[in-house]
Amino acid sequence: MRIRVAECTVTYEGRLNAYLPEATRLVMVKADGCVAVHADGGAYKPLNWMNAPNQLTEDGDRWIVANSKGERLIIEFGEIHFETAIELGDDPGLRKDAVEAELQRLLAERVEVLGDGLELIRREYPTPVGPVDLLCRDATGGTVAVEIKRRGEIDGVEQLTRYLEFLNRDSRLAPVRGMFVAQEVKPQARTLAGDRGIEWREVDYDELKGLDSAILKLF
Amino acid sequence: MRIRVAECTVTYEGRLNAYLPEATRLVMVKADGCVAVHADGGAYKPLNWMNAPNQLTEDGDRWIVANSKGERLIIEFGEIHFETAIELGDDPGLRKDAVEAELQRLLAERVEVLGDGLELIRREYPTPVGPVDLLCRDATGGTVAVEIKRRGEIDGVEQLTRYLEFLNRDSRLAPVRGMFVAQEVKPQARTLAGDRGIEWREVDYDELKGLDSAILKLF
DNA sequence: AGTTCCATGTCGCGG
DNA sequence: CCGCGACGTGGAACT
Repeated sequence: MRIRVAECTVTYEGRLNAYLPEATRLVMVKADGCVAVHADGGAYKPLNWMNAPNQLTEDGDRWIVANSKGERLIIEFGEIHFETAIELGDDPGLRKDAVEAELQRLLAERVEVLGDGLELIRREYPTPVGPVDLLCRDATGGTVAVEIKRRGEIDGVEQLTRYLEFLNRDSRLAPVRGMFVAQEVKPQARTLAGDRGIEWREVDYDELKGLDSAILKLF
Repeated sequence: MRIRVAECTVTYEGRLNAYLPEATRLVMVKADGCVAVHADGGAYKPLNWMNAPNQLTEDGDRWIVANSKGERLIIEFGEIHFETAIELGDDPGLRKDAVEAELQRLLAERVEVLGDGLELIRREYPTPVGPVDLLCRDATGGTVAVEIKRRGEIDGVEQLTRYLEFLNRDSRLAPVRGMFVAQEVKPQARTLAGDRGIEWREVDYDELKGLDSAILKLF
């Protein structure tokens, strides 16, 4: 990564035309070639930028960043206050535990919304191919494996199928039926689940959250 | 603006939960308090961030950035490779040219539509508080500062007023009168302009464009 | 590659 | 403060 703090004007010609009058700004060039011009405020979004892939041409105190779509970013530098270049290396990347984990928590506390008389055995019940989100017992004493997704797609059904295969080898649990739960279950996933004898169900996140906070207020 | 390049892990708890394993990253703190954690790739978007307004608490090698909505960003630093802080000052801001710049270009080529005998001195005439869209000379030798907006609102009049204040200190130009030009000048802006002795005028973009292409066809 | 949908979207306007 | 729409939306997943 290369960083330069300098007086500059910037012209962008592309999807629109834009111009930045002379001022002190930070120009960041990342290893992938993308260029961003930052002011000292205004959230994380740069004033102007050019995403990778692009071609950066340095012509004295003028940089021209162009891409194949004909967009151009032209930076004209005045006084340079500071400059450095540092190798950061690869980033392991962001791990998001978004709504899915929260959904799981909410449902674990209220498994009865998934079916009358359902009781939680445990969350993240381990199998050789990964943990099942929720393992429950139903009113008839049968076992229910619940897979929870934010958006229910085909691979989620496949995942649950693999869990069921292993869980059903355990004589203390078998027969285990599956339940596929998501905010939205896509048509293909519905079909596949039906075909595999797996029940699917859509849940409303906000409604569950409301239930949750209503309970919190009561006690 | 403060910049730190360092080993760090980052945790975000808010609209979702997210975690960044240890790696070398750039942490940028802008004058308005917003914090952004950048990797050396992935376009201009940071891996993690917290917008202003927020509260940054430094506790040794741990920074906690919290806002009033209960979102938290926790950065734990390891080795610090580099750090600096630089004052960038205010930014005049981006001038977008979807319509406004096109209007400016069209009017610059036909300033006489703004007044008989008007002649362009130059576009983007610089002042200490930003560039004036058009600086012109009128039939009597007086100077006219033109501010062009797509939609003429009160802040545009304020802007032009600031320009006039500085331009009138220049004895080679003074007295400079102002002209506020837009496709539509809002009532409040009309009133304020009148009060400040600033002439306002509405122009028809399509008509100007028609004039422009008509001229192009003639020659 | 084109298309559709999500996002800690961000940002600006209008009420 | 909140809803609504535009964005150089960017980015991922799917056809």
